[in-house]
Amino acid sequence: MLTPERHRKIIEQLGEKQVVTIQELVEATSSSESTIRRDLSQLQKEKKLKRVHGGASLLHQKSEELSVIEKSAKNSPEKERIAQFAGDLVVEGDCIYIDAGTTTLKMIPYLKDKDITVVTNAISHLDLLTEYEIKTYLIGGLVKPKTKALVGSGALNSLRTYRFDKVFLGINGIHLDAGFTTPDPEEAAVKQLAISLSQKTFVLADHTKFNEASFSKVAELNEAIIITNEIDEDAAYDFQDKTDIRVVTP
Amino acid sequence: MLTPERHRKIIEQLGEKQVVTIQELVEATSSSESTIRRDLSQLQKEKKLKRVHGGASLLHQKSEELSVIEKSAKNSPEKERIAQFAGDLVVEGDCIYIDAGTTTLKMIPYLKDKDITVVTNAISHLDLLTEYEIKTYLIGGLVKPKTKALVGSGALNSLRTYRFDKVFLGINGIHLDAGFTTPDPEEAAVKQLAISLSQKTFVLADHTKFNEASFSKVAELNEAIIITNEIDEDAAYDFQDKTDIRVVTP
DNA sequence: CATTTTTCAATCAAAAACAATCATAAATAA
DNA sequence: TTATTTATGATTGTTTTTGATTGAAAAATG
Repeated sequence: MLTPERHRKIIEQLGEKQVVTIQELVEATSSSESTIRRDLSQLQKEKKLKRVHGGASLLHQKSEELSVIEKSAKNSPEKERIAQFAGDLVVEGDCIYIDAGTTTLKMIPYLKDKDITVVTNAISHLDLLTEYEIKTYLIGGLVKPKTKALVGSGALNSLRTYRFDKVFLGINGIHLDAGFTTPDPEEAAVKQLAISLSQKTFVLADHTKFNEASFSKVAELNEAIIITNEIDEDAAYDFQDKTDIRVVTP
Repeated sequence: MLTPERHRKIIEQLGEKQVVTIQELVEATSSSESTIRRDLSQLQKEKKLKRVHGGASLLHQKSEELSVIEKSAKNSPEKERIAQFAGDLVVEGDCIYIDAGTTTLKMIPYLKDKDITVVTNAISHLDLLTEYEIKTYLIGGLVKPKTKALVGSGALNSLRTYRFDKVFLGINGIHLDAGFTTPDPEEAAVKQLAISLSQKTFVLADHTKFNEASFSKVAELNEAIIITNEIDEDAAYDFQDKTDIRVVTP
């Protein structure tokens, strides 16, 4: 049997079974153990598989791929600092809700090694959460195709069964009159309910969100503490009586 | 045999078999090894094929560019056929539950363009489901880190709010006495409840699952219809009165 | 934890496949 | 026709691949 054919067969078997023994491959290709070993070495060098004692296994792109996940979130040092600040607020034993969103996603690395329970409506957060071995509950509901967030009455009912020490929300607009707002009414409803189930609510928002308003109201300004990266003096003055703002200094 | 005819034959054989040995070509064209070598060198220069030690291979060795998502699942033609059969059972307007598992995952492409509603406990299914624009509800619950499936009381409560026309389950063991079984009690509970919420239940299981039993019982044999790829005569005889088996013929 | 078994990498000789060369046979041109 | 080119097949020495063997390393076992 020719080399490329053997290689193809090896990869194929791996695809079916996740792991294969050398013996299986010897039989499948009717070649010697030595040859298979050489094949495996070569395929490993080509990153097609991973050799393990006794055979080979599919390489599950884990840590490598995960860094991609982290990176895929819009990368900005401002959001990173906000996320870190928020993450550091979480203490041992907390039950927290983490909303869908890029900034909230970036909190997760800062939760590492804390013994906490996380509830979320963000499917996209799960890879990181499980990677860091954080006990995670997902609420149920309709999967919103674009953002992969859970919404709808199912989500609300599911969410209602939990209580939180802290809730961390992303938000699109922070406005003196309109309060906290976000474009999608369905998501707004979920955020609203989360707030009502928590002792404390934190809104993670960079400075571009101030004095903006979108379609659906989530809450009044005084219902949450805002974590942001900077705020100009005028805005600081305007908002100071209405809400509580923590500015993350670099 | 004339040169162009030989070349045509070589390309033809390659198209059929992905790889050919020089010996095969020598026989097929009844020309000498030297000639074939020259042919291969030339065809390689013309980018018609790739020479390999012992023969030649197709340039685009069909490494099957499945969407990355599909690729990650265990690949086997048997499971594929089972999945297709199951997928074809779903009709317009159905509300179905799709269990976590590799075979059930492979059903999804066969649901394309059907106007249906899917409920699942499998986070890993969501990428494909949303890709095919299928209306999808996820049940809530604890995220089981290893399999990324949703389990626990939250999952059960969430699941209980739905009713299904058809339920499709993966299962680990099908046994005359033990019934349908699976290793994890938490997952078993979810499957159990799903069955009770549905008009019809289908179990997707290849032939290796017969006469196996795992830790947790999911249901009696008569509670579901089994879709499998093959079954030996003894097993067919044993099971025939106890349950309904559909064998997918290739 | 010592012993046994399995698996591994390294080595080597045999086999297979290779490129290069050459002489012959066929095709083409003079 | 003869000369010349071209394709072919056989031959040669070289390179690559292969499978068996070995002692070392790693798992499994008691």
